[in-house]
Amino acid sequence: MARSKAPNDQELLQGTLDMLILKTLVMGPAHGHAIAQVIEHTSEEVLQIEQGSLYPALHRLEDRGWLSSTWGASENNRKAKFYKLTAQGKKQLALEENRWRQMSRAIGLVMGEI
Amino acid sequence: MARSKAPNDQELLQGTLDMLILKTLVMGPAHGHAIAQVIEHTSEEVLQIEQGSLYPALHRLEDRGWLSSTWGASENNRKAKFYKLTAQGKKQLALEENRWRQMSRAIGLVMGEI
DNA sequence: TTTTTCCCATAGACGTTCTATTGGAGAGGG
DNA sequence: CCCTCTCCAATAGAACGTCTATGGGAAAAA
Repeated sequence: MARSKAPNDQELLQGTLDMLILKTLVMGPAHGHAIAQVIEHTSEEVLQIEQGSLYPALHRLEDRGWLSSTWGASENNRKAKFYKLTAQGKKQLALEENRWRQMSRAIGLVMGEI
Repeated sequence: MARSKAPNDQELLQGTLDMLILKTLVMGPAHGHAIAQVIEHTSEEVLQIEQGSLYPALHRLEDRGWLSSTWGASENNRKAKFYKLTAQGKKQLALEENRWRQMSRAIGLVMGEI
């Protein structure tokens, strides 16, 4: 009998959120809520970024030096923390893009999507 | 200062191993060691399947009813457990293929690989 | 004033992968 | 025959990222 749960359809591919956030910030600084909306929108609502994933990821990226942050006001005049890509963050994004390309191609080979 | 570790370059994209195993078994039954080798080879050695990931995954898939197993002898006359895709496993593979396609396309959209 | 929307944040659970280790048994060299 | 190498399976424990659930403040809208 089939026990336990099959993987959730809505879940992100673990390890890709950091890359998506970094990529979004190439366009310029943004606050967390806006970053999530941009990702959701440009992925045609396929990717859903939960707040419980978003904020830990932002803090993690800042801890690692890929992002810097400053408090400011959002477009709606709300208090918001704006994140900006650092020089190290740009390097990291390049690394993660390469890794993504390599990995998705490798998986494509196995899956016969040549 | 950058603390903690950046993601390991060699790590699999979490959640894709099950799909890769199921896909490999479409060609016919195989034992664990051979499954890993097929995946590594067809991915041009990009994907590396650690034993500590492989066997838990196989047991997980069998628990869920996607695989069935029988003991036999390998090509090298070693004792080996052969895994076979079940009917449910084929359905699950189709689901995971769809999910992979949807997710990788969505990520591609965000990453500007249109 | 009350309610809604925006924005940030954390705790705890969960699942998958990793590193490290154990172990058995056939193959092959000496 | 003995020793080593390779093949094949398995598990424990740690690490990590994501999820669900929850709380809260403050501006806007009703």
